[in-house]
Amino acid sequence: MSKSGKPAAPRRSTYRHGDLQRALLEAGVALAQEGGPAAVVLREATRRVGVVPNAAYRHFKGHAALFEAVRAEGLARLAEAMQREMALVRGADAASHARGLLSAVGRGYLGFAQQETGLFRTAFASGPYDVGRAAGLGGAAQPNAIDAATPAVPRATADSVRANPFLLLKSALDAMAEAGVLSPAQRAGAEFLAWSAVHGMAFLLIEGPLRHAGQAERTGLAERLLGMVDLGLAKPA
Amino acid sequence: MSKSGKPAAPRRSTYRHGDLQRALLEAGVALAQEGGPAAVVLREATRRVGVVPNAAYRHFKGHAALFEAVRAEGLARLAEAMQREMALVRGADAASHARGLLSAVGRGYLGFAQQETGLFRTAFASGPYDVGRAAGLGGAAQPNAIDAATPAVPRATADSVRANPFLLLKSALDAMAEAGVLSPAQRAGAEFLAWSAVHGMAFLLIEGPLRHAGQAERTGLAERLLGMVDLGLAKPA
DNA sequence: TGTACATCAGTGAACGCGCGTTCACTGATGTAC
DNA sequence: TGTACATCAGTGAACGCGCGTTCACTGATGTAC
Repeated sequence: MSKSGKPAAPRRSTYRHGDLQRALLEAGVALAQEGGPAAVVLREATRRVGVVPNAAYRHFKGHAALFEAVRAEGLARLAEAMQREMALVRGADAASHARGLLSAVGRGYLGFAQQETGLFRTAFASGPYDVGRAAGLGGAAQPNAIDAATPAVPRATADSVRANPFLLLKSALDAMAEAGVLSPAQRAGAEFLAWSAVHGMAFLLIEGPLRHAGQAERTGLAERLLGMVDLGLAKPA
Repeated sequence: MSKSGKPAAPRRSTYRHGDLQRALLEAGVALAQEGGPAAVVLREATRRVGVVPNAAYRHFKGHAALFEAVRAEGLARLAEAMQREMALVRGADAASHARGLLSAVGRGYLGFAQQETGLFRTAFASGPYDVGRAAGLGGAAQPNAIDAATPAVPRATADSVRANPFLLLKSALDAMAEAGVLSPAQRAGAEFLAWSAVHGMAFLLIEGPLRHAGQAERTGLAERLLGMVDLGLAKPA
């Protein structure tokens, strides 16, 4: 990973950086994109930003806090990819629209996993970085982080509230239930069934036996998987 | 991670160890069971066996070789868990028996993931295995879990040929096709659909939002997932 | 408008850590005679 | 049966590595007067 012997660091003209916190986060995201969770290295992030390693401690409590921020960013971008697919859905009636939404959720998830593999893997990484796992998904509060949870890193762009992948999945299933596609019993816990199928295929595509598959095979299998979920969820109880 | 200050190492009475290779592999497996892939540390394995670190190099080319041996062992044990479930299947006719086999494959997979979490995670680990070793040390191509199924370290025990999880899955699907449950078109690539669903649920159960779920909820969702696959695979083309 | 001053973001130097890996060695073991 | 010897599994010591993290500092910036 970019073994900057010495000169790589871009020099600042000003003493103060301006927005080091954001710059470090973006460097961390870039590292995650390039090399996955293990590549999110505090020292390397500061190196890229052109700052001394301990400067990071003015903005993050430590490596874990930086890592959490990167993960949150990855999760938010995943949600955005899902929303983009959901916006494309057209349905003749409420039922088919709702079913289209669920497929769109899965399509967005799988597309992001393939186009942003490193960030995707970081978002769902486990291991030493176990603290505050799946903060936006499981509902567990994340400790740590000098700069708290929600307002930690404000978006430069307009939307201050970013979407949550799990909630998008839930909304699609709720629409299906509302349209009568799923009975209440079928609706209950369905997020875990749908999520399982899609997440597992992401794994197969990224690091499993499908990692060398061609584009046609990938999309073909993905659509079949989404079909399997669509059909299998409405299984006659 | 067992920080043996000094005295923990069990002393040998003999100069030669006897079967250091096997002992190191078993220590590696124990480490994987306790702490997942990142815990498979060459020095710690030698420490546990009571041998000096570089002694490992008589039996393994390096850390990566030891890690691969541990992964192969994990994969073999996963296959054994699947076989145990498959042996329990009884079916009125060929079709229901074949469908039972597929569910058994999934059940064995999910059971192993939950009972042998560390080993399971190690078997399917990707990327740089250790955060400490980080991204910079990459270099060599990363072997894959499934197609590296040929054991680098031969079994000392009787059964020299151990089962392969992927082949067990295929055999169940083949039985379904033979029994007419799946059309040839439905059979093609079905292993990836079934595997996706089951692997994804393993993730949810291990490190995802279901990691704190109770036993009843776990088995309930697992069975619903297997039902979804059973129904969804035979989707009318 | 100019000046004194407090703030605190970034610096410079240094740690300890455990890791994987290398080298030259040594001495228990099995084998050849 | 005893003895010489080659083998090679395990030793002992040492590396360099990059990491996260700490400490005391410094000097550009914004503010109060």
